[in-house]
Amino acid sequence: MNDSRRIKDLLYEQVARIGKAASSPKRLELIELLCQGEKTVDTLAREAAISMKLASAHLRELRSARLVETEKRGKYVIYRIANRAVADFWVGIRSLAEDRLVELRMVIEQMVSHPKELAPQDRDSLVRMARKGDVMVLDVRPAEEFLAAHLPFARSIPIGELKLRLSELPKGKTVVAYCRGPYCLMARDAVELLRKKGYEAVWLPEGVAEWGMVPVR
Amino acid sequence: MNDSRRIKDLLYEQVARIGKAASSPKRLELIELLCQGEKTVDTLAREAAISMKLASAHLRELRSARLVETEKRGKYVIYRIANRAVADFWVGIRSLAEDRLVELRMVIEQMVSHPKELAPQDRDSLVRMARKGDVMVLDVRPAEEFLAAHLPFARSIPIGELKLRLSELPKGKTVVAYCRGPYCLMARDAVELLRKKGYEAVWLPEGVAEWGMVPVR
DNA sequence: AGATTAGTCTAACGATTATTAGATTGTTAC
DNA sequence: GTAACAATCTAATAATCGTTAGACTAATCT
Repeated sequence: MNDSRRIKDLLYEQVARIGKAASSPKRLELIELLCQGEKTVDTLAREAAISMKLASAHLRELRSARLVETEKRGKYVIYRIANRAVADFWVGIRSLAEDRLVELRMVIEQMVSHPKELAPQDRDSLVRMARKGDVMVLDVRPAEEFLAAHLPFARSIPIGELKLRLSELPKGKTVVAYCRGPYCLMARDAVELLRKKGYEAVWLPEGVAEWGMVPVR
Repeated sequence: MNDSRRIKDLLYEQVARIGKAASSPKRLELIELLCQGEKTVDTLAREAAISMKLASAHLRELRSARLVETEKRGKYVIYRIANRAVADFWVGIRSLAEDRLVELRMVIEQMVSHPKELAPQDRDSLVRMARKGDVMVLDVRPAEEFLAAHLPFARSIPIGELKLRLSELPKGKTVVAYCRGPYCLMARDAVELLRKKGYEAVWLPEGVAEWGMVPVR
């Protein structure tokens, strides 16, 4: 084995550390959750539906690949994404997966039962309409995530409070609901509820990560 | 376990297939090689310095993640990258790794012994100078890779033939040598040789993948 | 036809990884 | 002080992965 070969092997080995971090479904889910804002271990565990021990182990892996950072605050340990590049990577690997894997596209189709309930994907015109008040952009994520970052002109009503706060919504306008991104089903469920109650609602299957508005630092 | 959870798990599981494919150093090296153009299994094995059996096993993994495609031509099986998005993913994960991992930056620094031997990274002005003939862009990869795709105005002299074909190079002009990308050391070695022989040569640590010129189909 | 070459499949080994349980360390609340 | 909580560490298990060897297929060469 010559010298160049040894150096090369070292290089690819380092890049593979990132790939390895991204090779577990739960770790990817944790990255997406952290794209919404910093969170404690047990918040992450609850939202990813795993035990705290397992969450802690996965977060340890993500930290050793330097994709997330931690800070101790009182008795809590707060995890956050290292920087914007990590969020872009998540959006990128997901889009490659959707491009290459038919199986994934099939699961997504199964998810979106009625294509008419989807918001048009043109960001500029959505922002223009929201500014003028022609539509209402509704953020149904937990309040802390809304505070960390949200889409322009969005209003916050967490999905759990939606049923009780229907009066805050305009009957005439279209409500554009969004949450953590295309793999998060809160907004989809919100749209279903709103339509049942007679509102005109569509699902925007994007979030702050897709819009490049991830909160960091 | 509820229904949404099951769907979510399926989604992240699919994306993780891409991450898993990218979690092995040798697989990443194979992807980079395939970014230079289609290749047979034993060419890939030779260039990645592994056995054909191992190459075949890794390629099988890459194919099951739908990142590469195959075609049988006579007694050879030809592998190629599925599309441009795969090359972009490789460039992307590498750049994230360089951003996040100090260890990787340290290996790279060790590689570039003399920073003066590096070409300036402004693509537009490099192309302009090459068009006017102020510099000579030299592709030192194997001839087939040059044929599959190359940087604008580049000339091909494979690294192995360089010593015998020095007369084809201009003494007065700067030679800008490139190869497969920053982790390929052929161009670096070429620059070292040329400088010893009295030529003015610099290393462009980029290739067709970085320039978005990957050959596909 | 027989020999050669390219490549895959299967099985098997050891080395990693995922996950869980149990013990442990800090921190806060009382 | 003690109790409760957040989180990690260690150890142990089962599951998966990387790698190699051996048998096998399919195409080419003579």
